Amino acid sequence: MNRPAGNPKQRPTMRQVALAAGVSPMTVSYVYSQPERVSAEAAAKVRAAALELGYPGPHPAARSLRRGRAGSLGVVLGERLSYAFDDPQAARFLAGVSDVCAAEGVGLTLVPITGAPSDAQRVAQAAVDGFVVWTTSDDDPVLDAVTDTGLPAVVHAGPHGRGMPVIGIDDRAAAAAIGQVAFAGARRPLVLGFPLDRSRTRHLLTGDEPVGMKFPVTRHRWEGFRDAWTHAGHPAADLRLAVCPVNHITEGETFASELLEGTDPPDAIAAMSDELALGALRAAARAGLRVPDDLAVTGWDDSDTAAPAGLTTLAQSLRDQGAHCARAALGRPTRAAARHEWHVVARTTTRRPNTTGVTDGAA
Amino acid sequence: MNRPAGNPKQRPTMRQVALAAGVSPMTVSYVYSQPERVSAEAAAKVRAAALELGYPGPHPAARSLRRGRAGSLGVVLGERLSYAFDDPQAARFLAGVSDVCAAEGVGLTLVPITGAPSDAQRVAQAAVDGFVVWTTSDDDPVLDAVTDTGLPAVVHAGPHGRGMPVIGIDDRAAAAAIGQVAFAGARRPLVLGFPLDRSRTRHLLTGDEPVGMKFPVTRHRWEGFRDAWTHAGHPAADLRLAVCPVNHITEGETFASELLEGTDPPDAIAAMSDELALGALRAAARAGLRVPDDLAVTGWDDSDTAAPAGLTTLAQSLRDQGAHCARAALGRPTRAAARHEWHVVARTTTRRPNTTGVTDGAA
DNA sequence: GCCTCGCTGTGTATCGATACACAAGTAGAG
DNA sequence: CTCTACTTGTGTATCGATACACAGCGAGGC
Repeated sequence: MNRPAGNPKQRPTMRQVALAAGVSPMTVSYVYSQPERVSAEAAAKVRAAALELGYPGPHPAARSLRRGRAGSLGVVLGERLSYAFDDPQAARFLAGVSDVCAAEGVGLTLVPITGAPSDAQRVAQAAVDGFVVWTTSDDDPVLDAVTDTGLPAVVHAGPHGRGMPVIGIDDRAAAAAIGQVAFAGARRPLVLGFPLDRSRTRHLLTGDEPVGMKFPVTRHRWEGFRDAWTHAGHPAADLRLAVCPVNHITEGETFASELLEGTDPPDAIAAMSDELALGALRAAARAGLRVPDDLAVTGWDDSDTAAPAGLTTLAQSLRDQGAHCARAALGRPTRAAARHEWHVVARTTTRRPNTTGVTDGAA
Repeated sequence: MNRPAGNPKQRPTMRQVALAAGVSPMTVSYVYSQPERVSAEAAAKVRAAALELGYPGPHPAARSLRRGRAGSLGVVLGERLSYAFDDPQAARFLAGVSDVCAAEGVGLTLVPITGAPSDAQRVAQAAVDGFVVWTTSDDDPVLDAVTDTGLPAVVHAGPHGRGMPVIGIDDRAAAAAIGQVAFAGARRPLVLGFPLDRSRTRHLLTGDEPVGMKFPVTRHRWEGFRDAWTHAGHPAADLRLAVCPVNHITEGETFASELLEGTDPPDAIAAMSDELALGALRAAARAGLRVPDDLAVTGWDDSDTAAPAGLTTLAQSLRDQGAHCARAALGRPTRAAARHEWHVVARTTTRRPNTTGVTDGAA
């Protein structure tokens, strides 16, 4: 606004402001960092000079360098960056993270991940004070890049190991609980699930096949669903897992349709997300099946779309978990337990609603 | 991982790596910034030493300071930070921004806005190379804070002025176009709109009342809707504007219900968002009204929920606009026009669908 | 009247890295 | 054999700000 003519886009330095105000640079510095440290008179002179010169305040990089703090929290998503804004669950989680950032007055830096080897460099070069890593695969190289920075870091929902605290729910126990509801009275159950690894290929597996699952979330939920089925006295081989490469409603619809219209169609579908579950409901409607009589369906996350659809689902507060992760990554004390609560919300897409409508869990 | 015992959390410096590798610091610097500038032999020594010491690469703040670039793009949302993740339209826009950031290898820093005076400081202290400002009010003080940084900046959808380019659609023309569809055959039209200013108070106005609207988006759309009504030969006083403080479906439902159940109920509702429009549809269902016969409804943005609801709406690509804003704020050349395209998508909630189903606009 | 304390302003020494210019060594042209 | 051109390694001088220690000064206690 009031930048002096001659150097139109040049940002003035603190020294220049000091010179114009007739004080030392340190006084200017204190005006910005510890206003109570300087006299009102001196502060006024400095502020006037700053306004005159159009000084926007201390240079962020210089301040960061000298102070040793960046003033921002890094968030790493294992996927393309825009994923965060496409996936409503990731968005919820980020809302929790951003709540904390706003309260603490720190920025929120999303580290762009593309899948290329350069991702590690991006992590290393991020000007942040800590990292929150959104759930990813066991072998994701950015995890090493994060630990190598030496900055405080937390992982949401796994993988474990590498010395980083993991914050989330007990996915296996939760899956066992909702699996019990989903599979009640079923003879041919199906799990509609997330990818096994970062290759994101389509699969159809049975419960007795040993298979390497690199995504801990997928693995834990699958184990939980299998627990639910086998603990009811059924053979693991009867349980199938349909792996959807992408967490999207159409993906769930397509895969579910295929199976429902094939020989040996499922009569119960437990999905790892509400999106996939809603796809299954669409497929059921298309196939003319009655829900829950012909087909029981459960989702996961209790998103906004679940209630209107009457979807039985597993509720967890991703927003709280995001907030918790942020606080932890910023080194703030937190009283929350690493294992968050969850509960089964029984609605109308399953055969035997829990008597109370709710099954809870925590750790 | 391989950090030497003794200084467990201390990040090694480039000088230390140089010492360990038996080369000069400059050589180490070149290994990271211009690998082709050093011999393979020297590079190998440096990489080995870096691995040994657990050197994560150049310190971001130091690098930024010296190079004069931060390597990140700042995004300012006029609201609380978590707003971005609650509002699906903001999320779409951010997805476009993040696409560009990922492609350009720069981070995406969300500047936390709380409404407090300290917001200006946060903007000034953000370590970024440019700003994208999500549409806000004319008198939002963060706009001045952004211009004061002297960094390249663009505003999405207004306000104009302050020397920052504005990227978006012609809201007034677009509103006039969809208003024509919404109000066709109507006698008592209503606009369901956004807040007038940052105070976010509830209002009910008529088209002949002069009123100060601080949000340019609200103002332009309202003017466009009024154009549609008056150009059809009706008196402005017959058009009403119901101001919803928050862009949420329940907000639209509540206000619409109130009016539909009152005396002089509207027979056409043009909403400034799909969320508000869906609220109006719910209110209509509750009131037992037939859509579009008893009540025509239009939305804005063509969000994912619009098509299933058969909602006539105004489509624009916020994702493209976000990408465009990001490129502009990073100083990248762009061939896109500042005025983006829009079109009316006529579905079943309006009385006279456009013959082609589509009305286009750009500038 | 002296001494201690609190308030303010100011030098000094970095924080960690990189742009730039220069020097040394090597290779190829004539 | 000399000269130019290219490769590759190395000092030097910052980038802009702040932690820290110290100095000057008026006030208050005994």
